Amino acid sequence: MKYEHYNPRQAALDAARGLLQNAAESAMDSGALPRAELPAYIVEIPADVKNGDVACNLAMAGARVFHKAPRQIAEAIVGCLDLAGSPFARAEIAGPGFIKLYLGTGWFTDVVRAACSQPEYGRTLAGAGKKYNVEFVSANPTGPMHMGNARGGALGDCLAACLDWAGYDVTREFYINDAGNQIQKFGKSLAIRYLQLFKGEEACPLPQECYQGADIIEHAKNFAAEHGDAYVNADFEELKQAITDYALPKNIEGLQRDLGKYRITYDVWFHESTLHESGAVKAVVDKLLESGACYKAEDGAIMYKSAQFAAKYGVANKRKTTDGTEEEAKDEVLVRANGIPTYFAADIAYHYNKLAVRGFDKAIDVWGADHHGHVARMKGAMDAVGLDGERLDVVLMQMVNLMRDGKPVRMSKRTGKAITLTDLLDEVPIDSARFFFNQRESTSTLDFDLDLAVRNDSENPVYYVQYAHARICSILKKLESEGIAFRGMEAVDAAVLTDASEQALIRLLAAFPAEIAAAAEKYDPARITRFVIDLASAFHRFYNSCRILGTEDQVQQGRIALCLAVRGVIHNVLTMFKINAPESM
RNA sequence: GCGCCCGUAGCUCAGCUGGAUAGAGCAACUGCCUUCUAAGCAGUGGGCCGGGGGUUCGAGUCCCUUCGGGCGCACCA
Repeated sequence: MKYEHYNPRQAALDAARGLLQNAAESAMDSGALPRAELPAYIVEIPADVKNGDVACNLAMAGARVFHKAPRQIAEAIVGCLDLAGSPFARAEIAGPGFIKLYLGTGWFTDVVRAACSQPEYGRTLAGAGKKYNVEFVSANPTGPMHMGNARGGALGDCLAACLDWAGYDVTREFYINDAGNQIQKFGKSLAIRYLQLFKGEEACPLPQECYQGADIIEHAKNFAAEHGDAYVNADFEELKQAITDYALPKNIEGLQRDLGKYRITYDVWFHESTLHESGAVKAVVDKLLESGACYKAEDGAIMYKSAQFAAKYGVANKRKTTDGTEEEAKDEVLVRANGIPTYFAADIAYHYNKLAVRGFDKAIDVWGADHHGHVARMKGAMDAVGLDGERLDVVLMQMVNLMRDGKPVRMSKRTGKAITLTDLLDEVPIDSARFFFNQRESTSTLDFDLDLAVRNDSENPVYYVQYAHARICSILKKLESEGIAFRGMEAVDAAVLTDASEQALIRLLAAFPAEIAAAAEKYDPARITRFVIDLASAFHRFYNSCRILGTEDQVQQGRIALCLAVRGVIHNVLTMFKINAPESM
């Protein structure tokens, strides 16, 4: 297939770089330029079309090595440019010495032909052969999911989609924290709520540190309905175990169900408990003891010299105390004196499992920004166990502010009024939620406008994009009913698509594969959201200035191809992000 | 005190490894439907890019510093 995995924007940039380099070499061969090593220079697509389709700063960057004025250098290079057989039609020099290259119509024709004929236009092989694991949400199974999980879900799932489209072999994974402290706390909370049903609240008060939520009471009631008072006089640990075994799977199923509703399905649900049961946690701690990264403290706890490994990832291994003196960073506990490993120990074993046991080239974790303090030591720990910490990438995601009437809706876990993922999805359409959470880069806090998310008009960007899709479907139906057929990509010649709106549309279409590749590389699916808004906007503009019905045949064929291409790209983006692409609205 | 993120138009935000006159949406005002979806489009106004230094042909972008906001600095996860 001629256009499979075609990336026209990248192709143009690569071609330009090659041409300019050759031209500079021949300029030096001919003596037009003195012999020198080429400086670092950029080849880019200028924001403004007036500045060329591709622009290069080689002449300016080379002023020093060539000992010449930038414009003279540019003239020498342009004089040696051989554009024959390239996507470019002509070159110009502008401003202080920019070399501008203009694409020929052949390239535009290629773009339209590729985009209208390839069902998966946008897919590239940028990441071919690489196995990536994307772990996201990984909410504690002890309670409902919050807004951070909602954002993390949309972000992680769409990031995984971008990676997939960029050619990576992607595994979506959820890490279930079904062991350790919080499960103990969960069991204790449940057990006390159960006992309260028989003995009254006064007799067994729920400690402050326990989970206070209504869901815990609900589980206790259901457990009591099944088992009656059988456990009232049982050993507390036995009760805890029984009621945990009863409630935990229900909570995990609940997570799966809620995330499923949110259109997220995972390839792997990884249980933390398996790491403890298989001895993987112990093994990794032993490994660290052997290498000397860990040691036994006097009280019997196993300590890890975190700072010396984390330093490489930007954590100071000394800290100033209040009196201004420096002290060494504290070592961290991996196994408590009572023999119970900390979460950190399990987490090291877990990431060791991803990178070493399962052999992922990269483990990408999506975390809330409140966990950022954990990043450097986690990466450092990968070095400490003999892996490369650079193979673990953490996407830190800033907080979400829910906004209503322009004011933040406060969420408070303590008051039990925290807005959960399911609350959100009861209020706003899933299409909106998934779209809105991917409108901002993960590094920015996100204001989620609840009023906007439920609106059924063009101010809501999801509707704006979906409307463009529906509009195109409607146009195509109309054409069909008029007996006008598209004769296939061979009928497309971009030379007749001369309107500014057509040119702009083609440029955007050309950028799509590179945008996905960039989203994958930068772990930033939000740029695809912005891209598809721009594309929808460019289409509406085209629609308003160019008619399809009643135009000359060649132009008409080209415009139909544009419609098909835009419909395809919008469809691909929405489908990637699991948002509906309606055919009529 | 230390660390991470943010600061760009009235509001919400783009601005790619430094590039040419800093962009979009919303809000305000003015236009465009007997013709393919007006849930759309076009136009107008609106900016010491938080402040101050520095690096260079060139800084919203890089470095230093300072101010403001958010989030962390546990034998919690």
